[in-house]
Amino acid sequence: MIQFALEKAGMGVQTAANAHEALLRINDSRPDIILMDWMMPGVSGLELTRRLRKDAYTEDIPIIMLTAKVTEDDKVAGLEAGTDDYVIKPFSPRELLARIRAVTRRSNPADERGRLVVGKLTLDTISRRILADDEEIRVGPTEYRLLEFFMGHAGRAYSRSQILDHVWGANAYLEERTVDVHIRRLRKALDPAGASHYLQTVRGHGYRFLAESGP
Amino acid sequence: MIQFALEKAGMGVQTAANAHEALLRINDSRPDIILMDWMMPGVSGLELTRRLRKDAYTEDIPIIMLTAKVTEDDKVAGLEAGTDDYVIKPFSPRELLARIRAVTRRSNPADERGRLVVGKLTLDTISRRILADDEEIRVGPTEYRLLEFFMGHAGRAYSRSQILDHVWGANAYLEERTVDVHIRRLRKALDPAGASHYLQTVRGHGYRFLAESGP
DNA sequence: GCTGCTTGACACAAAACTGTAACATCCATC
DNA sequence: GATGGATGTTACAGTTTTGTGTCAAGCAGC
Repeated sequence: MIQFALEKAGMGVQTAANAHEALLRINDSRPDIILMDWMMPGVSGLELTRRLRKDAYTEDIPIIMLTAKVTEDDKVAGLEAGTDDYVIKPFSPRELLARIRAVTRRSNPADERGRLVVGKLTLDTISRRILADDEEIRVGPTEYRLLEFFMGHAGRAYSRSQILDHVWGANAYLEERTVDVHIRRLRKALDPAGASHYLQTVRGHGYRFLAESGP
Repeated sequence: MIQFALEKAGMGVQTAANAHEALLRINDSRPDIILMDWMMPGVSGLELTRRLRKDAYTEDIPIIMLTAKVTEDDKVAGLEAGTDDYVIKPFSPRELLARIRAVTRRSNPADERGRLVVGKLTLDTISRRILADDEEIRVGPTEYRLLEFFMGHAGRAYSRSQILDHVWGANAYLEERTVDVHIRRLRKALDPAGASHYLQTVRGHGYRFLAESGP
């Protein structure tokens, strides 16, 4: 039910039945936010939170705990472990959405302005256009999403499978090499503006969008 | 003090001492934005927000809440009720202006004569006429509303379903492709005046109304 | 009821996009 | 500098998306 509500609100959702499965998914495709039930079979929500906070790769991901009831002690324990917010069951999808927005706004003010700027490149999410030095660059829908993803996560390297998950969605079954082709198309589109060097190859791993300029 | 700062920035300001008075003024002259104190005598800011959101006439007016302090719970409650942003006291006029601009950026209001101008196109909302270089362009009612919407939100890209919501109303159940047909009709009407290029296709997403940045 | 206009839907055409495979090139390692 | 794996590049066929002409139904005014 939650998944349905969130997807209707335009979010991509992945689910896991337990902490172990969750860790796999989280490491595979770093999500923007994690909703976690306090009560899980095996490793508890509290314990999973602690582990996520220890790892540099996941420590910044906001966590919202879903719980049937929360005592004052639980709350303190959760906050200490690194939970960002609680939602107490039963809750409306509306409430959950509000909390998610509140938490993600706090942690990611990047898209507040509707613009992503890296070097000479500007991606205007409002008009859905890409500008390089005020020149519009035209790309296909997939290349647009790819660039949006990279500019929103500049500096970080991603494997092809992570890129597939983030840009195509978790349930797309494609050849990994397809990523290469779209990277190539994006580079080609950015090249006339002298901006193709932002897309770097990380050999043996995948790709990265570089924040600094310089050819 | 706020009034003074806003008027100096070229905005027209009306004030109200309480929620009741505010409702009267808002219904009298639909403002472009509402600044509201959380703490008001009688009806609270939260409650007033909810009422404004219920009424179709006022539901689209952006609301910024001025507040002495805001807890996470307040924030969630406000977001749920339909607040667009918060400004926490004390704040500088500069900050307030920035927030106002951020929130109102999404629509281009008609000028005092009720006219919307984008490029060579002028839409006169009072006489309900469309002019291109002083030549009148005749279109059907739906195409008029479509153009009014686009000119009021120039530069932004909209999906077909968003366009349906805004131009036909939220409870119209139509084929998404119907938007295409009306876009086509509007383009056809604008073409003799050499203005059809303002209506741009955003592949994989929808449409956008945009004047070229060129000379 | 007739008339002219508008509207939404549909079908087909045209254009754009997508994923894959095949071949070329690069690179680290021996 | 040879080799095998990884990445870059290109072509292409299938698919998706959008453009456009047409039509039946609805509606207002007569």
